[in-house]
Amino acid sequence: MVTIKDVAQAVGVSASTVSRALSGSSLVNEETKSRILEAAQSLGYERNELARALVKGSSGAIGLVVPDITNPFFSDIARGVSDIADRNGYGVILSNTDDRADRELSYLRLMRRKRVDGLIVCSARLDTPLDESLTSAGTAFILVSRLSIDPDVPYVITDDRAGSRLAVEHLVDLGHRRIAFIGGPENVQSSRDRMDAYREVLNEHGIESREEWRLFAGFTQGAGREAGRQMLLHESERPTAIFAANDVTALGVLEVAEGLGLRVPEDLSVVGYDDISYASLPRIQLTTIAQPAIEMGQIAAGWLLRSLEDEDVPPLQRILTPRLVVRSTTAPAS
Amino acid sequence: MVTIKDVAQAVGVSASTVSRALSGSSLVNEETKSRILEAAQSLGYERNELARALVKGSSGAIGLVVPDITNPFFSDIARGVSDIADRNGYGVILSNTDDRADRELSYLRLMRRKRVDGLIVCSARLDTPLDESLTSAGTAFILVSRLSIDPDVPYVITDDRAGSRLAVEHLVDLGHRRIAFIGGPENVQSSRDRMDAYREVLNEHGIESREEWRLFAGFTQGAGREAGRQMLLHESERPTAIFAANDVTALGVLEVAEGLGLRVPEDLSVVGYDDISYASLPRIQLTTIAQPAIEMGQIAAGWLLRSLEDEDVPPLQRILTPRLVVRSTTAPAS
DNA sequence: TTGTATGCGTTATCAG
DNA sequence: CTGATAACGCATACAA
Repeated sequence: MVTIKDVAQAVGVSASTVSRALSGSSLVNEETKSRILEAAQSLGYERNELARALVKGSSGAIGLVVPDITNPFFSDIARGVSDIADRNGYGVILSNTDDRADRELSYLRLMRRKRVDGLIVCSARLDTPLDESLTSAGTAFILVSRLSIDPDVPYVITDDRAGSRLAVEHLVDLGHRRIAFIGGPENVQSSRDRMDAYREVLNEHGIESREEWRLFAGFTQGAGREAGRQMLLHESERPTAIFAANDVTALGVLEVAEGLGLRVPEDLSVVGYDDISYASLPRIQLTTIAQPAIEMGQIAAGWLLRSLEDEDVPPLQRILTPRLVVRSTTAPAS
Repeated sequence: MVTIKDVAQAVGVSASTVSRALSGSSLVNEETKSRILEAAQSLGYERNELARALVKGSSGAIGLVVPDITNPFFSDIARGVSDIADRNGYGVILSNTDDRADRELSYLRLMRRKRVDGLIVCSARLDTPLDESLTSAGTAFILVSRLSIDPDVPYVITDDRAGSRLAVEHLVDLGHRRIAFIGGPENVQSSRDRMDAYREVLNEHGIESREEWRLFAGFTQGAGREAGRQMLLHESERPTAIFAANDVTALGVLEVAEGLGLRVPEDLSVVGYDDISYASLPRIQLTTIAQPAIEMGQIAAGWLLRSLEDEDVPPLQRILTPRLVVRSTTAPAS
């Protein structure tokens, strides 16, 4: 690899002058500057960001921690983050935790060892010392779509309680009384909030909230199938509507429902959450609660980068408003 | 940040001893080693990988270049890559090119400046000096699901011609004679291969290959809608089957078809490519050509990492066999 | 077994 | 405007 020294030698100046020229310093003779640039070009010089990072104390990279990049909601967030990061010359280091505390911790440590300038975390859990491990580390960070116990951390979320209420009220409005809820992981704040709001709405309407119709499962399609099967198996005990904490999960429910010969929405109404792009396909037409995932990624990355440049940007705590999108998987209770 | 020196001072040894102890060198007294480890622990020492990278000449990161992480095919690949990389302590730096040559080039340069140890590229184009920019750089790399002009580069692909043949022959077997093809970007090898094989099969069966039924579009849902609309608009000139170069595109086709009041598969058969997880949803049931995306990512990452450790692993040129998955979007021509 | 000195490629400080 | 020189944090060759 050709270094700054090689360029210096080629041009016949000192390394410092080359460094200055290359970083566009104004205090360097225009003519020598152009000679340096030219030489750098023809020698194929590429600045070693590692060395630069070492002395500048900033790596020019941010870490992105998601449960599973395969989930469209998170790949959308990743896309948003990546767009902003790229535009500002930052690299994005990706890692998947599968919502496992141990992996989350170990990746966070890896990121810190790599001296990422900032962290975007979409997989914060409640039962894990994430907060301390983040906050104490002195690395800038922001949570996306997750909350932590600590109320002071920056985040970008949508109002999960409001979103959940929207979904359940929609179902109630349609005349459903046997409404089930399949949540994500229990140790995730958004899961709990959606669960709480679900129970709250049922309560407000004097609707019985049966324990078998209330499950913390997970954010995967498999979890949806599993939980869905469990709830739909016994005909007499079957709910007429299922609210799944996540579109992917809802798709799993759709799958078992279909397998059990149930028609959606005639026999079963299904509501999802996220409004991933596949939810709007004509064949799917999933009623769901929309979250602007790409935008959330952009907002988070935007704030993070700004707070890296600027010492004193106030911590961002942005709560976006979710939106009910009624499509064809919900219908009046029969 | 606490450095190796701080630990050294705390324990009362030299920095080099700490360095040795921390990297598990055997030539250091067991007792001092444990004292060092303990001190490092309690001081919250985290090795600065940047500094380490600088001296070792290896950053412990690999770059992953995809057209769009939002496309399930690529997020699957990313997942496979990430799994292997993480397991080996490597970081994954992600970037999205949207299949644009300029972005591809600039990200590749960014990666090189960041001194990634290796590169996994899923967005190689034919009309761009990527190959040179890669090969000449001396950074190890491997192409996934893309080919380049240079026959000697390492890659993991599936046999695109074979896959395309599978799809078109399936359609022909069903009695279709008016078969259209919507390809990906024209400057991508896999696009061309699929197009070629499509024409080849039609030829072999003496089926007319109309120009209006042959389009290079793109790998996005929007491209599918656009191209699909164009082909389906005029009733008299309508194909009875469309083979889309990609599931996402096929979903777009499904969307316009539905919008135009066409029933699939009664009025129109549709075949996709990739077998993304949403293709198997009961509501979708897309007939498609399966590629093992996660596995491809794993294979590529596995080889890349091996070739980083080991100087002389032979270049991998792995061609996986695609598989026809018949579901419900194809039916005999009426 | 440990310490000293040196270098990885940059940037920054301080003279000139 | 330019050039030494000293860091940045770590690893290692060489001494001790």
